[in-house]
Amino acid sequence: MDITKTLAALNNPVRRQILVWLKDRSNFPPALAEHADLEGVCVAYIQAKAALSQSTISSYMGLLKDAGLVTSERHGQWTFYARNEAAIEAAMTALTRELTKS
Amino acid sequence: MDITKTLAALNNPVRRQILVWLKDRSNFPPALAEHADLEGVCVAYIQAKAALSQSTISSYMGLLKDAGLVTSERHGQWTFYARNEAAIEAAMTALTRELTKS
DNA sequence: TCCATATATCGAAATATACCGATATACCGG
DNA sequence: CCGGTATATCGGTATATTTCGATATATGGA
Repeated sequence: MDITKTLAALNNPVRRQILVWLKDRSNFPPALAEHADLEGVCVAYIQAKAALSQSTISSYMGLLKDAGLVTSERHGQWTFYARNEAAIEAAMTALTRELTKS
Repeated sequence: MDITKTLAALNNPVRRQILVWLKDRSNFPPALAEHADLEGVCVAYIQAKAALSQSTISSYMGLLKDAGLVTSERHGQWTFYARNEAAIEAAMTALTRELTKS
């Protein structure tokens, strides 16, 4: 867990917003029937919600994944991104430990 | 408390290190006798420890102050910077609340 | 195999950040 | 008021980030 990479990934309002949106699947359109049992949200749905270009969102998700804050799973042509809850909590804990006195 | 400003200020390893150093006054040379009762550390001491130019450290401290993470007090020709513990804790709490699910 | 769809990667332009040295400002002691 | 010291601000260069459109890659279906 690289605190530098984590902070760089979080230092952008859209990337933070995406993490927040991903807390609740209902922030996105319903999954296709064949994806009903899968975790995560495909890039196209995230892109539509964020209203940035496809390439931008793809690279944003790459940054978040590189920082460990999300996981990705490919299913067919789709890549599904989901929050990595444990990693997000660990990052917050580490940052708090480093920066607070108590 | 502006989370965007806070993350921008924290998104630099030297600025984070300064916050950590400021946890413990003994990370710096002893204060001058006439400053013994003052809180905080002067820019010159921080600069020496960080080994970056005076202008860089001055502007770094300005960023940290702008984000509310440190306070500054001028005494004579010196500016003393100290951690703003409450603000640092509040920032960590806010970030954790925003980003974690629990 | 060929096409359409979903995503990733590339290359570029605009903007922001990391630093620096030089200079300005503020303050102190004489 | 003057020189010296501490800090702040300015202007610049190098590098990184944001964001795009174009293109490449992967996959699934006719």
